[in-house]
Amino acid sequence: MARRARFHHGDLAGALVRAGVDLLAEVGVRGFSVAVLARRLGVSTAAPYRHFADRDRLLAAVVTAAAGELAEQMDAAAARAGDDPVSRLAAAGGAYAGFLTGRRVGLDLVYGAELRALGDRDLAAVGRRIGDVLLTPALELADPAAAVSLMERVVTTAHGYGALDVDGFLAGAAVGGGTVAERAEAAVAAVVRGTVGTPGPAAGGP
Amino acid sequence: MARRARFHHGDLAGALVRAGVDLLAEVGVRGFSVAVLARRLGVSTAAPYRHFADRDRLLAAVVTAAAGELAEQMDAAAARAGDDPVSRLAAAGGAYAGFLTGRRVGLDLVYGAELRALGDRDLAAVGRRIGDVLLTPALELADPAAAVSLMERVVTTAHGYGALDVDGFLAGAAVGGGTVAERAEAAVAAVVRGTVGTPGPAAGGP
DNA sequence: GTCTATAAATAGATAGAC
DNA sequence: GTCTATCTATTTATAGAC
Repeated sequence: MARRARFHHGDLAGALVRAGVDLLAEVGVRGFSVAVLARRLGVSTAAPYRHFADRDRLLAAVVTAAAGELAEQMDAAAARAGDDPVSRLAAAGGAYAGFLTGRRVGLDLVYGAELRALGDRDLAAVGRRIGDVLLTPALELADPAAAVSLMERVVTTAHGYGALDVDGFLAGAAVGGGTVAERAEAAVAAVVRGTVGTPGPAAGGP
Repeated sequence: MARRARFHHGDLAGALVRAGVDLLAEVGVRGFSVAVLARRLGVSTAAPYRHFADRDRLLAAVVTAAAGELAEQMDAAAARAGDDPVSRLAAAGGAYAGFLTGRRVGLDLVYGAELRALGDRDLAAVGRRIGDVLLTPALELADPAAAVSLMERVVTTAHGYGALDVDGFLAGAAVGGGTVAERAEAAVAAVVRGTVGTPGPAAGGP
């Protein structure tokens, strides 16, 4: 023991992905670097290239892993929200915003130009999984064509909350009280109501 | 004439800002580089440092200029939308999303950590200007506390459309038909309606 | 599987000449 | 005001030793 951790336990690939998810959460894509990651794990900067062809392949694996967690969290949030499709969409949107805030991974990375060119199947699959979490409740509220448009509104609203929070815009302002994820959830509920024509809690007829 | 454009007309600072806005629109903050900018203008990579202390000061000037255009376009769009505050908010949001798509400058950059540390007054001022465009119509729809929350929903929704479009997510999908800016405008109208309780065009009524 | 060493780019920034 | 030259720091990626 005390082997110095210099040559790795045989799963450097896995360790790179796990540490990569953390690094990405801390510094964002902009600061994501193979060299930094290697240093953190105490291996040489050359070692990662035994497991990933280049920086983008490694990044794709990291994003795929993180986006998988995102899909799970959205799914879990939707499930907790019960049967009402509006609540399910709102909960999933809140989870999306919260995840983006904390982990800095969202559909921007999953579908972004940087990784799309790779044609990674797993990455594409996880992107679809995220969409499916929203599609199911959306289809309970609208016909297929309108459901896609509704999904778009849900995801853009949630993404806007998460993205602007990452960049510090929503930071100090506890605007309506509540966390960013909670405010995002409420905003998604509002956009869904405004889309399908359901009166909101603040108004609507007797 | 044919002076080679080697030593500049006396307004390298201005030229750097103008060309910087274009560069930023093309490559985003990630690719924004003083060296590239200098090369584009045909000056040495050292020349910009006679006018700006460092990369971030130059970037701040570029973002300030672009955000000024953004505020103008939002203001103009709101003015064209007439008197209805919902329409004004929606138009301003659509303009925001369109600008973000085309120029890659939004509140993420204006309030982002990268530039906030500089404490640039002009940048802060233009940020407030953008907020004011939305605050005025929001105050016609809600009391001050709720108006701030409404603004937050408007800007996050618009930002989400612009940001995901920049990253290619909304690219091919002419979901409901119409441009991203038009879809953002409709989504903002929906979130406003869902927030203030006005029934949407698809429902409500007798 | 990992390391050392190194190549090749690129960027930010400074010193001093003109 | 701008240029040439240079320094420093970083990164991605490869070659070959162990």
